[in-house]
Amino acid sequence: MFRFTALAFEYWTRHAEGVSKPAAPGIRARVRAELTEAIKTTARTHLASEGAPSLSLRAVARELEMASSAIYRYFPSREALLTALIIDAYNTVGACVEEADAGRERDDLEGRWIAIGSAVREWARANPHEYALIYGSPVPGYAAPDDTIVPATRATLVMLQLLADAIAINGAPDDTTEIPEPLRSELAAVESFADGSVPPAVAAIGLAAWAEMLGMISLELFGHLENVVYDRDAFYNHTMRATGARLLR
Amino acid sequence: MFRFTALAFEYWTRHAEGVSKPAAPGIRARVRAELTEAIKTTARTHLASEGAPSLSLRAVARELEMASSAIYRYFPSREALLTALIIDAYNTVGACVEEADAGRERDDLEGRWIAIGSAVREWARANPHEYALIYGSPVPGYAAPDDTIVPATRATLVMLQLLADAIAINGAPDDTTEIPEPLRSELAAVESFADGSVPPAVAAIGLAAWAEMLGMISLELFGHLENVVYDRDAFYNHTMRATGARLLR
DNA sequence: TGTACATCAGTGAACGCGCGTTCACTGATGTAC
DNA sequence: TGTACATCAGTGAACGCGCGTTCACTGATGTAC
Repeated sequence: MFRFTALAFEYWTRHAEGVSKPAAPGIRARVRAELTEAIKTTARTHLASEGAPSLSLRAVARELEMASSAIYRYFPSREALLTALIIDAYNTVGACVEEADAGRERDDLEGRWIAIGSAVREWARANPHEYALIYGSPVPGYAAPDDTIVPATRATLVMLQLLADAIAINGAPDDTTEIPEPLRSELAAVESFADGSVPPAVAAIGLAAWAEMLGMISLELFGHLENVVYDRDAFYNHTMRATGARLLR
Repeated sequence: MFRFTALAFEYWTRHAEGVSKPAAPGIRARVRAELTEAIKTTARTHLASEGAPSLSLRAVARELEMASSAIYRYFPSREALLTALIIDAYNTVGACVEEADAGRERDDLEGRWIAIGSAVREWARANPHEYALIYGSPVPGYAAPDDTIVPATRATLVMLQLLADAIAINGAPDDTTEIPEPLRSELAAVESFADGSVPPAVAAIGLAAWAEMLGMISLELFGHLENVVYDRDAFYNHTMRATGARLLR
């Protein structure tokens, strides 16, 4: 609301005060970009209090003190807004993970793994509804378009690179567990995304570790550790350490 | 719809045909029980096509060809119906797991583990929205009441017993990994639910394995294996086997 | 056994609400000549 | 530099919808005497 009125104010005054010439080619474009951002921010707040399925364009418009129809100048439909939020969420968690990973020495493999895991969990705890949006049950009636594919892989790629680095340092594992054929070549294809070598056996346990991590976060966030584990930090960190040791040898 | 009319028909005819006396003390009660069940069944169908957040009492009533207000004779609110569905879901998956586990020899530890895992996944794939209802993101605005706690533990208890049996057969693991204190005693408390011994270190990896299992199922069901793993059976079974071996020694 | 009364299941209308989306419009901003 | 025109952001009314829940009611079923 404030954001919108502030923007409008700036917009009007800049033009009322006689800055009538070029006015920086694109003040309109800039205001547009900022208002688009404001809509997403407001939507994110509503997401946080109501959850995705009950996110409403009208509510967002109301909070921004604009007509509900005005939203349509920025997003062609509710679904498009949701898609934008999903892409943002993937990008945010992806950026967190990249940053956490970058903060450790390249050869501190376990440190990187723990950093990655903590980054995901911290972000998830701070933004539970955004986490639910991307890793929880899909919003009914919503089908994610292709634009979400690339952002979705961002965090995963960091981990894949970690696996490749681990192999570069420690060598490939010798216990090449038996992996049935179709799966074997699928996982071999994954390798091309990393800078290095990630044999199928490692990709398999890597993906399983990723599942374990998201599984623990989901258990925690969705209330399944209630009355079971109270010291969630300890449980998560303990498991991540154990898995990391196994994963990176 | 058919169910409701069939029940009403039976009800009316039984009384119109002169079975006017005691009429089996409780035909009314029985019809009530069956209609309650019919409402839940219909609601479950809607769940399967729309998802929990958009489950509507009116739609259920419509399908059953009764006034929407009539539902309130059976469930005091939408939330109560949702709770009933959640409890049923926990019980169904719990029963599946119990049955799968019971189908193996007691000392076939890995066989039991695989059976349990397959049971959960099969059920989840057959009833994705019910799975999402209990293991996915919580329905916004819905707070699960205490009645759901016991059914929720049913499946988990089977696994806990498996861990206890594994220790009875193979002995406790010697690598008692370091577990920080508050967590250690919390996990020790879990032991009392099993018939046997489950030291904290084992409880911890058991819970992590459970998280991994649900994590993999969620990844699959919620679309995160799209374009990554096509042979999901193989991936799931491979991982479950590896985890089982580690878990049960 | 018959009767009066309480209970119960189900109805249908209504309340009050919020939603996504469309549409014709206004007035200000940008642009081509 | 000034002017005519196209573009764009935003408005407000409206459409058509579905929802959860309440309420006074009817008529059938069960029960106590």
